[in-house]
Amino acid sequence: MSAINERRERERARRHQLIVTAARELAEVEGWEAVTTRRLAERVEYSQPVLYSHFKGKDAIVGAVALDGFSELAPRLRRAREAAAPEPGDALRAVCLAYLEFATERPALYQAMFVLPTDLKFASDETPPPLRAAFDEFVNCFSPDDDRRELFAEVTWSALHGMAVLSGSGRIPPGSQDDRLDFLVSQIAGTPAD
Amino acid sequence: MSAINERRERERARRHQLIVTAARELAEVEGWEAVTTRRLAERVEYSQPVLYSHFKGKDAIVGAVALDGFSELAPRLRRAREAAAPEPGDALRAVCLAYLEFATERPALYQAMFVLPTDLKFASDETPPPLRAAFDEFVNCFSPDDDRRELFAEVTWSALHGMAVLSGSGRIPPGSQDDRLDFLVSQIAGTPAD
DNA sequence: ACGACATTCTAGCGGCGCTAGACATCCTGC
DNA sequence: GCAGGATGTCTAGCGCCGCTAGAATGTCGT
Repeated sequence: MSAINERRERERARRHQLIVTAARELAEVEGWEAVTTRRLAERVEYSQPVLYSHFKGKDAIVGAVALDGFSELAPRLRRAREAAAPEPGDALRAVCLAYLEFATERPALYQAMFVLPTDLKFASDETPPPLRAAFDEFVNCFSPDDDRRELFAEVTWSALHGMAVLSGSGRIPPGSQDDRLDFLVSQIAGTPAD
Repeated sequence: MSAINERRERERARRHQLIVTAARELAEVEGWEAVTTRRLAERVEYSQPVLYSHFKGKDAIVGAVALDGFSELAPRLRRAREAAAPEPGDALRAVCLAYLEFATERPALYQAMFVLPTDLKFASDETPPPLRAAFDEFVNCFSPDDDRRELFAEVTWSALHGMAVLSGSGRIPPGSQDDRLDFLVSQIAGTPAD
């Protein structure tokens, strides 16, 4: 009774991850507009309704992929920050660079995390830990004494997101991203805001 | 022959604008996901295929609405900039504030301009004038002597766009937008980059 | 008045997210 | 060992989407 249900639970969790991975791969190869419930079902070799026994709807699948993405982004930012010298400017620069690299390397994943509508809760008590962890990497680039460091992190993140998404859609020239990054970091870290 | 065709042309242009306006209003009231070709056709009291005699597809309709948006945004930024004192910092602040106000006042229009996929050409030779004009308002906030002012404008715009879109989707708390704006402007205008 | 042309509509294609209800499979208690 | 009920899966289909072919309607120059 118990052992059987455990096995079932394992199989279920396995299939859950199978769906998420398939969705992510499909999105990364062909873009999110190609991720339909039919194609996804065919790819995991189950019929459509099983998707709905795991997820409330398509948005929830996108949300699960996004969560996967945060679990990848957070340690990546962390490693970048720790590898940098302890000068505050260097850490900030390293984290920002790692962020932009992530955005250009995994555009579909990035979209799921920051552009597409999902049911993920941001900036609240029920914010999933990986999500919080990624944001905290930005916060930790600023002095713990400064009680405005969350604000600084929000602005930094906003600027990076804007750069990522506007250059990704061709609204600003994708070439000069490095120059923009240099300027941004120098301005944010440059003057220790009044 | 000529007069008749002129009348036809006029009627056609009139109906073109009717479609664009209807799409915009529908989007502003119910969001873009409610803007379907069927509902739009019903609203302008024509059948679906006439939409396709004016626009190549739905993306082109969104693009036309976006262009409308730029024609509104550009003079708004311009007025804000000219109303501000000539000190560079003040102008930048005024333009940024006007931009964010536009984004929160007209979220659907803003989405069409900057988020949804359209067939508008940015940052190229065939960029429509209103689009270029809006961007130039940011450029003109910086000294004409500095040959990096385009770069500054791109970063400023990116940051604002990030703030607008992340707070609009609840990914950063929508409340502290003013504080973020203060910080951003002080950092960008504060130190005259290296 | 009428043939030629342009315009607009009806009807429908294939695909979407999602779900009801039939069907198979497996565990449990006798 | 087996009936019966719970569990899981599938087939089929609903209402909607963007888009288009071809019929029907109207309009114009001669």
